[in-house]
Amino acid sequence: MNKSAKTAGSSEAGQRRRATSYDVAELAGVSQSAVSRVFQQGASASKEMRDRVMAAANKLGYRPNAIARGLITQRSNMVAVVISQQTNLYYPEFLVQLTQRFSEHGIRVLLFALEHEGDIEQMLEHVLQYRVDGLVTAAMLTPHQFRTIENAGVPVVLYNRTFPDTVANSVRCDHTEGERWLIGKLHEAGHRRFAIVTGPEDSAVSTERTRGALERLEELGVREVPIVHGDYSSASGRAAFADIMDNLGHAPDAVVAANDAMAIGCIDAAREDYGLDVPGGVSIVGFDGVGPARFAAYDVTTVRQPVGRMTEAAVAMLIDRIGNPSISAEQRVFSGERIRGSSARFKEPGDG
Amino acid sequence: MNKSAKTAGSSEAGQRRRATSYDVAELAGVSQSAVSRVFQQGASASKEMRDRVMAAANKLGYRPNAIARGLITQRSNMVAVVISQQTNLYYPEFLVQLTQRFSEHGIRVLLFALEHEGDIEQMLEHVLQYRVDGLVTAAMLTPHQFRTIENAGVPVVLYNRTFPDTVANSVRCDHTEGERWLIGKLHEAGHRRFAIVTGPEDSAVSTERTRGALERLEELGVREVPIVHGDYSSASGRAAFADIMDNLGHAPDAVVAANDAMAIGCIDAAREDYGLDVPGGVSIVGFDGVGPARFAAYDVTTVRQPVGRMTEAAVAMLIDRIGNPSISAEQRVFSGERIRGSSARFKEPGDG
DNA sequence: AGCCGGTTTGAATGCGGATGCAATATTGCC
DNA sequence: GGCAATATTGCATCCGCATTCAAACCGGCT
Repeated sequence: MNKSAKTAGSSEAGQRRRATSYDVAELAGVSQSAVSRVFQQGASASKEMRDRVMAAANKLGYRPNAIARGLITQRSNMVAVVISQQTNLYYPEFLVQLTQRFSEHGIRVLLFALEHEGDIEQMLEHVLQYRVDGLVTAAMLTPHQFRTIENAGVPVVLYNRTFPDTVANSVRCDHTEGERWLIGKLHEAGHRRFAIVTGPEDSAVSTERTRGALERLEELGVREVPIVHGDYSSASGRAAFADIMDNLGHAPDAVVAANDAMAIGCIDAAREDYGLDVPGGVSIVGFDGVGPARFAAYDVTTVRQPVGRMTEAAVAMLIDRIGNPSISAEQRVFSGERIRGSSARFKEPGDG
Repeated sequence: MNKSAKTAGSSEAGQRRRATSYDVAELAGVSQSAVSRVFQQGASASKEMRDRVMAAANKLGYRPNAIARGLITQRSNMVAVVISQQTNLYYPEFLVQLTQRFSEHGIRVLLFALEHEGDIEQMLEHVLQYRVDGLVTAAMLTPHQFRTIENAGVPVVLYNRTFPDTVANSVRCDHTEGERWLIGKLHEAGHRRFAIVTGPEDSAVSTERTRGALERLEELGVREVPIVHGDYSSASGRAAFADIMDNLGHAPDAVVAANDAMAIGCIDAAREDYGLDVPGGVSIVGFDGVGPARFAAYDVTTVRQPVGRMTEAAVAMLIDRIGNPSISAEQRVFSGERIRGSSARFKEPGDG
């Protein structure tokens, strides 16, 4: 009643102090606690109270202050997501999916992006100051850093990272298995002279893939495999292929790149710079199954990470741990999807 | 000295309540205010005080609580960044750069990722509840939503988006100009029969590009240009090219795709599905200058958005507005970098 | 010794909302 | 109608830190 006198509140004044629950309470003629309860899940409030409060709240443009709420409830409803530059460049779906999935649970993502995987130290301090409820990291942290975070009461989920001697929650793709399959198939199809293009040295993922490949090669009796370093970019893959040619003096039977981007670079180099047919003259395989790997001009033979299932698992796992911090750790390992492209000669379409 | 004996405080107890400034004060034998001052920038504290407090803080593993600090200072030191799925898929550098640049100013990014550009409404509520200091959006909002946010005292910077009749801060690439250049060059080189592949209908960027292309074609007297809809993916580009062939019954002289991914799809279609040479049989141009556009197999003729300068501008602009909310709006428009790839026949290397 | 300007320090208060507890209102039931 | 059981509501307090104001302190100088 008498609404015209009070309307001034909401829309017009841009600069005025934001309305608080006290303002709403006063306008609605109730207590601040009542306002608080109306804006909560399982709180008791009569329909009439609810209506009066909501009316006042709308009139004032009131919104509960998540910061204040976080202070009193000890739950910020934010999780930190730590990625390196690489992560978002090569798996852009990762961040978006993670954010959307957390969002469905009412959880926001506070993003931390590292130039290199090693830069975590300063970042860590900020992560902890924000009292996030949890942390997902797709960048490497030291066991010491990991313990620092968990000791601060923040559950951590490692994404495609693991520790040798520390119990931690993790979600990862089985890179070793994937590389072993690729090598096995190449060998089976008659390839004998291999070359490997690795990723950045500080990349845990690259290390794991390269190790997997080398182990399998060793088992198959293939020795003296030249290893060239790249940085995950296609340009570095192209340069790496040139290095290999220089090293060997001739084309290898197969090049195993630590990711698809470099595999694409290798294919470009083979065709453009050395006039080699792919896979006729040389077979080239990658890893990841990213979008560009499926462009018709490349159609890279690779192993695809099931990013969708992995982000889903990471989110579920972190939410579980937030709800019950004392449950024991779990590791979830996903096999990659084997993609027989046309950048490598394989024996036949039958399974192996 | 005696390091083993004292380590107990911080590292071991995982579950204990986090240390507060009062805990530190008590241990150091000083007041809480003193602790607060030691952890601030321009606060006065003697060296001795500083040392005592820091010693106690380290012993307890104390870290100032950013949430509580935000409540009292009315500054959360967080900005919201709103993106659509597309944004991160096609410009993964955008988010990383933005985050890193804000980080240099002590500002964290709270990420909101939309499935589609239209889904802002619910999100908005959350953005405002978190009392972010500012907002950068690479997704479209309605003028009404924009005003809601600014009325709540949150400065907004639009990224590659604009409003017809609302004064707003924005950073964008001049898509119109870029498309006009591409069309002009194609026409100059003798292309007459054009086809256009647009992006998703809810993409403001795609609309602007298509409009720019059509305007220039109109000026050049080219009419009846078939327009096919894509969704920014390379697969949709490939399908779109087939549609064009069906429509026309023959190959156009040039296909103008609203982004590089679709241009790549078109190139695949032309070569693989129709045996056409690119650019011999058909010229294909894109937009964005993304990484894959430079793969040797495509080498797309395109206009590159200067993402680095644009994110820098967006960050600087938002920080200015946060520091001084009353300064008037500014629009920064960047020209794209013109990239003469080899996917289109252009007249000659000279400038135009 | 006494006084002054300047620097440190501490006590008290508030930011905005959640919650335990007690007071009150409502309902059900005999 | 009266009383117990239940649902609502308000009061007071607390979350952790920044900040104002006044008190304490310090060195220099007359």
